[in-house]
Amino acid sequence: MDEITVTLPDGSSRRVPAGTTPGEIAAGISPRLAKAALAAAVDDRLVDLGFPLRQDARVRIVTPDSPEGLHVYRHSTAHLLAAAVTNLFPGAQCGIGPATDEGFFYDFIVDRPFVPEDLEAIEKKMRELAAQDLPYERQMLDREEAKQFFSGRGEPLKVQLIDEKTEGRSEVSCYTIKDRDTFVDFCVGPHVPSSGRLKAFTLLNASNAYWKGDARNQPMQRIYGTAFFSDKELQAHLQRLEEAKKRDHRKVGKDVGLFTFHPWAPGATFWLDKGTTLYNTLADYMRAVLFPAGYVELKTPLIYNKALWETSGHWQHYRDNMFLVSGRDGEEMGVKAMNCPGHMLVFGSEMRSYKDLPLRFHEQTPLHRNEASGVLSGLTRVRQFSQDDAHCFVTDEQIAPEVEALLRLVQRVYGDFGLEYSAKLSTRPAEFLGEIATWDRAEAALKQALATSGQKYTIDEGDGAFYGPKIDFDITDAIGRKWQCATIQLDYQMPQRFDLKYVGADNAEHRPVVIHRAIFGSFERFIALMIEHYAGAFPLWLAPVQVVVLPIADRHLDYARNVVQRLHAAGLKAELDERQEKIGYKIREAQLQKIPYMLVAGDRESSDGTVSVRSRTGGDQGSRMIEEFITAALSEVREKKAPPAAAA
RNA sequence: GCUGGCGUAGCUCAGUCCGGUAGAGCAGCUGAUUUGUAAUCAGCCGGUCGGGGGUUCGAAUCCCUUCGCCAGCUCCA
Repeated sequence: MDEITVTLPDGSSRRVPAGTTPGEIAAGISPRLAKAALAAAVDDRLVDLGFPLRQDARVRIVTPDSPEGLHVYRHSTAHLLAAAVTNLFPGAQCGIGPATDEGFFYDFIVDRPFVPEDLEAIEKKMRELAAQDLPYERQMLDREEAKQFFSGRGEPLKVQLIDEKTEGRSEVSCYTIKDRDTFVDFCVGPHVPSSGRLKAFTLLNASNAYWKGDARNQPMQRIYGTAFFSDKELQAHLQRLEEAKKRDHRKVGKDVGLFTFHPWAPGATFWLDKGTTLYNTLADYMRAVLFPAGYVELKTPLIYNKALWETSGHWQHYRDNMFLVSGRDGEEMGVKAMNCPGHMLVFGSEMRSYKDLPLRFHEQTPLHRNEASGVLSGLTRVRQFSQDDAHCFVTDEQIAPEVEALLRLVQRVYGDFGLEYSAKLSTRPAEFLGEIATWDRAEAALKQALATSGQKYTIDEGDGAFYGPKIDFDITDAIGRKWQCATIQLDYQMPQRFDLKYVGADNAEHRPVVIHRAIFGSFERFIALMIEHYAGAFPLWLAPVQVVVLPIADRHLDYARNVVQRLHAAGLKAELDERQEKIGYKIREAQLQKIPYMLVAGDRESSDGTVSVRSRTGGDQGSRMIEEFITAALSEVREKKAPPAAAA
């Protein structure tokens, strides 16, 4: 019999008969590895453990520890879901069922939407199928026969998939799970060897989706679930979801009185007093950061004549997302959805010299985007919002240093907020405007800036905007979720559309390049992130109420008022709780409002000019002189100290 | 925008399946209590059951429609 050579990841190699499978190789290495094995990578291609090796190859066994392990495992769980659904709902048609970052889903066409009881029944059936340890058998079927097979089974979507995905091939790969009803799916795999491997999974919810994600296509019912290698991991994940629910900014924002909404202004925030304070703290912080970085702040119009939007191109491409209004004499106007066109007008309003560049316009005025009703959600998707927006007008040569400065700015701001983040460079998309050479120069400049500043990043090929490449930043919050906030986008188109020029050192006219950039992204979304990151328990420098003074009895009111005055005079945001309640009650309320410091004032304190300090996180801190507390609090504000692990 | 779910007092929710004229806790108000580190006691007030239309002797409950919210789809700061 022919022998082949397989090379293992540790560099060792062994001779085995042709036709040997990765599963057998794993068993030959150790029983433990065989038990852990889920699939294999043969010359970097993922295959089943039962895949017969016909030629020399590099073989790596995929286990739960492999990067692809969880993905394969979840994909197999999705198949189990489909097997259970076809078993319980005869006539159900299957769409696609991939693994995702968080779990998996599978789309079906069924007579009626799934209800929670259905999910329970389906999950129960999945457990039965898992308990039976049914093999996942892979077969190569003749392409035409496979199409006929699926067609005969009433699975036209699978036929369509085969048509689209395997054009020109004679055989297609299918997987079978043999229960009483045999479930067959068209799928490249790989899969776990048998359903008994699937231990910890659960279905989460059902909702609607469309075939290929296109609303013009047939509606389908999607079931979401997630799976982990162990029950412990699954429980931890479910706990994270619970935790996320507890921190939901919509709930916390209501509980601590930051903002509200009204049906008559869908997607537009009513910032309450505390929310406004928090908002202003962020807005002022950003001004304080940007001013020394060479930015000037503008306030430009909210409503423009259609001519502006035609010039910028938004009228042609973005009108559906804009609020349109008519002027007194019937002229068509658009409420601004972004600041850039206005900033172009400001740039063009004067003669500009190369000596003026970089010219940096910052603006925080509100923007309106007429978002589809179905996408609105809390503060993260709204119709009215403000950005910490700015446009930097630069020369070609200034791109790299300017971007470098921006990277430092992002680093500094996120550092102040104690946020972890990652950067992503998006390059020229398939459809783009301008010259390839310009794009290449721009991308090179961005890469250079990233390298110089030591910023680690990933590359997303072809994901740039049509007008220029960009760098996006993802923040990871306290419970591991990602939020896209900051962005740095190069734009060659807008200056051209507005025919912007500056006079160069050569006394000739040149076209500036514009860098669109935001660090918070939008105040609304960033505040949502802050709320969920800190679970509403803000660090002192952000807290809308920093200190509450709690008199023990009415006779301490005068003293307490005096304390509050001194706190206010020192610039601290302080309130007085003068209700006739017991101290325990007032403390409980202050804790629930997540106020960082509670100052108790009773007989002892009023007689010796102290306050009894209680911190939200550390409890009773004993008594201190008022000035002493103020000094410590002010320095905590200055240091922007983050509280110890935010508790929900 | 599309699909599904939900909408009852300021908040959290019961009542909806099976139609008989709305209920609890918290909050608020009033009174008593003057209180030492996460809920003092008592009383009271509070709802065109999201809006509109229909079926019915009778609708929170059934039907239609509309608005909003939620989960997704698509889109995005």
